[in-house]
Amino acid sequence: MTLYEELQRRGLIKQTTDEEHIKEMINNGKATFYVGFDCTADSLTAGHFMALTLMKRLQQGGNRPIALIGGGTTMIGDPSGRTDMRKMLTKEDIDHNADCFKRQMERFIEFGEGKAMMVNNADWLLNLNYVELLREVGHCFSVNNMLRAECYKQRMEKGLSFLEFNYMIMQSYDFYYMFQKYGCNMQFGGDDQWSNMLGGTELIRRKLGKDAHCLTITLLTDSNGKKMGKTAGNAVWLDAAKTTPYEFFQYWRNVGDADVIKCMKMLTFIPIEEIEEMERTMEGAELNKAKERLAYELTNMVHGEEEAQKALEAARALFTAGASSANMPTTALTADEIADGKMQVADLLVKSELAPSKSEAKRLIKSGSVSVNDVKVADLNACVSEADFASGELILKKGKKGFHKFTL
RNA sequence: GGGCGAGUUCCCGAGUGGCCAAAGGGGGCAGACUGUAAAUCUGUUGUCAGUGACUUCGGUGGUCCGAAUCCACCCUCGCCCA
Repeated sequence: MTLYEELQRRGLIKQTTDEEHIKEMINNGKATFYVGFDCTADSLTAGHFMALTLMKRLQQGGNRPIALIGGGTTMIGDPSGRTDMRKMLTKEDIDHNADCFKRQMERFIEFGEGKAMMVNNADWLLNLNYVELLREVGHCFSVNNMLRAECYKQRMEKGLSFLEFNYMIMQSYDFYYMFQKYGCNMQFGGDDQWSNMLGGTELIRRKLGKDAHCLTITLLTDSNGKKMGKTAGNAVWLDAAKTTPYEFFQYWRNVGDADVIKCMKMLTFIPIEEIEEMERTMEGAELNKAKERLAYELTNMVHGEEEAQKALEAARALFTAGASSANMPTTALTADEIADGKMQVADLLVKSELAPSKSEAKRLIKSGSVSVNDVKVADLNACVSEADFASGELILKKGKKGFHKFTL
């Protein structure tokens, strides 16, 4: 099976500029390709993860990846797929985010001499001279065409500022620049990037008379068509400080039946034959096994084997046997916090972050979903005392999935 | 630069002087049903205290016993004209 075939079987490929050519290049390890990452936050997300795995797959096939950190493009803000303008980030924030990205990427991709390289477009974009740039590349872009581009179209209703309108030009310039400087002949990215990417190939053709290519990855959506990698509007982060390994594990453990196989194919390195076998044989509740595998594999890749194992055990203990508290999130209380020998359960909920506010905590108690040491809490003002720590710890439970351990 | 219109709670979107912490929907959370899934049904969804107080409707000032609602100025955005 060739690399390209594998990508196809995994459902990763959405659009290409020239399928035959791309096949030939990547199957033979001849591609130097880049994927761009705009640093809009201080951690990569599950959404970026798929692009990283793609880079890894290609690198394993002998191709040379360039990870482009968007220190320059983030100053503009990509309007693609957005209905509102992004918040403008300061230079300091962007630099900080770029550093965070860099550190996270190094876990997945091998960088170094003869391997992958990492560059930052701030290095060339920020020094551009406006008039020079206009004269150099401006004539290669048709405003008429740009306005027709899918990524801007959706913004025509709500409005699009000139700042954002230039994003495509910046991204195109990146490709043009790296084509010349690094021999980068392909660009990969999410499908929402298609028009931006084409801008680059067009620019290269017009300016240099050469062909460059791009390929987009299918966006990872669930069976309802919603983008995956988000919970309640918040991203699933790769940074353990922002999304704990356990939460990360749980996110994948809880994907819908209809989505497990797809996620496995697109995100993991489990051999495609094995996944296809699961697809044929598993159904109904059996898929739970696949979900556990998926969650384990991904947590392993992102947080390492030890954390993956801990998350797996914690989840099993919590959901199958009684509450085994070994790997539960834990907060240590000091003796004076229960100074009068008592502390409200509602306060514990807030302290453990199981509830965002005390009002919310009380609502939860009222709805009967809170328990302490497996005893349901009925009274709004119920308190715990030292006696509840008889075994050295106290287990607070919210609903079916929220657990927190307190120690004295 | 001129004319018109808009800015509401996590999101969309009602509300045009007191009955507004603010309809409805989405999303979230919890309950039932289950398989830590989906679908469905139910409850809940500003904060802090529990028969109440406080903060919120772009911003700042003002009118009024009382303002999301009226006035002034400002900011942001959209549409039309230039």
